[in-house]
Amino acid sequence: MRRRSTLKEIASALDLSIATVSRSLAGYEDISEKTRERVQQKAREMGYVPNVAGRMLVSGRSGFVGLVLKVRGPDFVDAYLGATVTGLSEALVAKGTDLMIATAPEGQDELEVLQRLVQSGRVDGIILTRIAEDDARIRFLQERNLPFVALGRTLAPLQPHAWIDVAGEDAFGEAFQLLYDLGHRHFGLVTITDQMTFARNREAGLARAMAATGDPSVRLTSIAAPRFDAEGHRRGIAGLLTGPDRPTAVIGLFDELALAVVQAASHLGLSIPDDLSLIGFDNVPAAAYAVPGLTTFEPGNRDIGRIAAATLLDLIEVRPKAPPTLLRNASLVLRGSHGPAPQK
Amino acid sequence: MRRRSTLKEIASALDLSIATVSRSLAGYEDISEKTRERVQQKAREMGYVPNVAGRMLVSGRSGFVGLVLKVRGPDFVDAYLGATVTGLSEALVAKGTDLMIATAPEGQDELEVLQRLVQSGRVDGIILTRIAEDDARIRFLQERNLPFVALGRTLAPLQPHAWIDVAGEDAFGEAFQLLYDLGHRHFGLVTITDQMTFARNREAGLARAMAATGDPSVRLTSIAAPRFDAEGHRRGIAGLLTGPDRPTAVIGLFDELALAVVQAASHLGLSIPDDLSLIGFDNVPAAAYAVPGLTTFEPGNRDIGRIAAATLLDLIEVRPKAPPTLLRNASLVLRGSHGPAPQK
DNA sequence: GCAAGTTTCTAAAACGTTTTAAATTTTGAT
DNA sequence: ATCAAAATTTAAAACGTTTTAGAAACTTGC
Repeated sequence: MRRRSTLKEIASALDLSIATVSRSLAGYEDISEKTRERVQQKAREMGYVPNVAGRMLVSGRSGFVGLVLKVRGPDFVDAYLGATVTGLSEALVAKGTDLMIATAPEGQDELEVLQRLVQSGRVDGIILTRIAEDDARIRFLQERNLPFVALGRTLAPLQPHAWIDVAGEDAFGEAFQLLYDLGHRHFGLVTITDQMTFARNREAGLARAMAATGDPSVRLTSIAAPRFDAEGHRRGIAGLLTGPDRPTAVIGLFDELALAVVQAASHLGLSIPDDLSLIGFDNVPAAAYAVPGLTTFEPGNRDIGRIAAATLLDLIEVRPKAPPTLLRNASLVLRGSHGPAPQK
Repeated sequence: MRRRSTLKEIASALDLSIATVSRSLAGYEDISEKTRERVQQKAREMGYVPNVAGRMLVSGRSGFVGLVLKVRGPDFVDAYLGATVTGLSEALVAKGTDLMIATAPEGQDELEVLQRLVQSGRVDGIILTRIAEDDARIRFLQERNLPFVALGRTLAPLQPHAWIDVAGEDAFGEAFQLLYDLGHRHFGLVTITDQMTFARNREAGLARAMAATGDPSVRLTSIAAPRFDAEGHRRGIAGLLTGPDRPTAVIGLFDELALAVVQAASHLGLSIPDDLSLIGFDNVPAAAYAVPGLTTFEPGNRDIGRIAAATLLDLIEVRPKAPPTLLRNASLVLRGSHGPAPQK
């Protein structure tokens, strides 16, 4: 095995001091052109790669940005995160920083993994996803004063911090309006019981849009189960779709739930969109595969990832007093799962 | 911000030497019970967390196992990798090692990212996925003598190394037999042109099983396109399924391709399984959602991840001369997408 | 030929840890 | 008490880097 070479080795090979070698490679001005060339040439030749540990020790910087992901079975990275991570990675690597994803297995608390990651000093900043209504991770990071960007908003009053989010409230308002204009009056919502901000925001947007019509014939039936309780959702959806007084239009909090509705409808012999209109959120790949294609919202997570990366690097560099925030709009992707309300 | 405490601070707080503190925390035998207690108590109190950089510098170990993932859009981690990463993460974290996932964005060469990761000394070992027929990454790691486990086999003759794989050849043989016994004689295969070992293995298994029947009426029509050329596959599948002489049973190299067949069949008005039987591989979540459910193989990737983690940790610890290898069987998951061959 | 200024280089300290070899303290036997 | 042995503690070096404060080597201008 070719051992890794060090500054010291380069120095003694060229009969220079370690300091000179270090500064040559760092491109300092007070090194003569000639020496700099010589050093860089030799470094290449010897395959020199700086030792991160040594560098970290003195600079206190790791050159990493961290992301903690909860892993659970095959869904460990869903489409939402996939696109986000892609964007993050692109933007970070372009700037010479690496994205490091630490994983929290099912049993393990995500906060605990985050704490380990941060306290061991392995990362210079953090990207936070899947923000809860009141998020302990944010409190922790603020206490440690480590730069971070939250992808999502909290509802609890916290110190201001950097965040980027998608305006789910507007999207759900738009979804409602689309369906209302198609004649639907009885709506179904499939949502989750978890204390996630995005759920509350989307629900609120839907409620607001409903109220704004002032139309007393508009009704909403919601069913909810915990995020990963697929069986609970299945039962809830089955209940929602059976009986004479069922909604003619259902909105899924996100595509996965909407796709569960597709499946339930198929079991029950309900045709989409003839008997039932359906709209989701996330625009996951499976939404395009579904038959008919699922009408949904594209949140632009890849862009969000890119923006978050740039924001975080800024934060690490300069630490401004007023942390940047950004609210973006999701765009409606029209496919075949929505249509006019069926005649009575 | 609460600054991080160091061994030195604990030492001076207790009026002990740094060495004693270090050894107390490491649980050495030659430290008196009393002192050890005192130190551990104080360390807890001061919220001491060892600095990785310092530790790395002297031990040469990072406490990380690395995985390089190519990211591309929302599919950055597909179901195959999702389950694998879950298993890896579970087993590693249980042993106090962290999994670090470095990302290679679309433009960037995966090998390059791997080299950076390894050469900077940030990882003690590597998990390699998506093995190519002749894999440059393996050559690189062997040259550097860094422990690694390949999830998949190469076809090129390389130095022996640790690997774990699923017997795709057997699975595809089994799929063929199942369909053959249902009366199918004209088979379709949707595969990829990429030089990936798993593709060649599965194809070979299918070919072998076909030949083993000795039945001259058995035929195979293959179509292939590059792995991520969805449009190419779409066209290929459309061609495969139109015309009077189309196969009655199609096997997808993996579920994603099989699901593309589902979609194409629906467009063409072919009923699955009445007109067309279909079998995939991977058992992705969408395979269960599909209507009808997709008959496929469960490769047990989560277990593979767990085993790979344990194997790699062993390798890092002891470096045996004969690297372990393991070939596992995938299990057939029967759903509704296969059935008897249609009558002529 | 020399002081002053400029350019180029370097010694040494620092970052936080582990470990080795040796020093110190305690214990037990006489 | 004393000494040897055992138990406990520690000084110092090492890991590889960056940076600070100077030192050394050149240029100028006279």
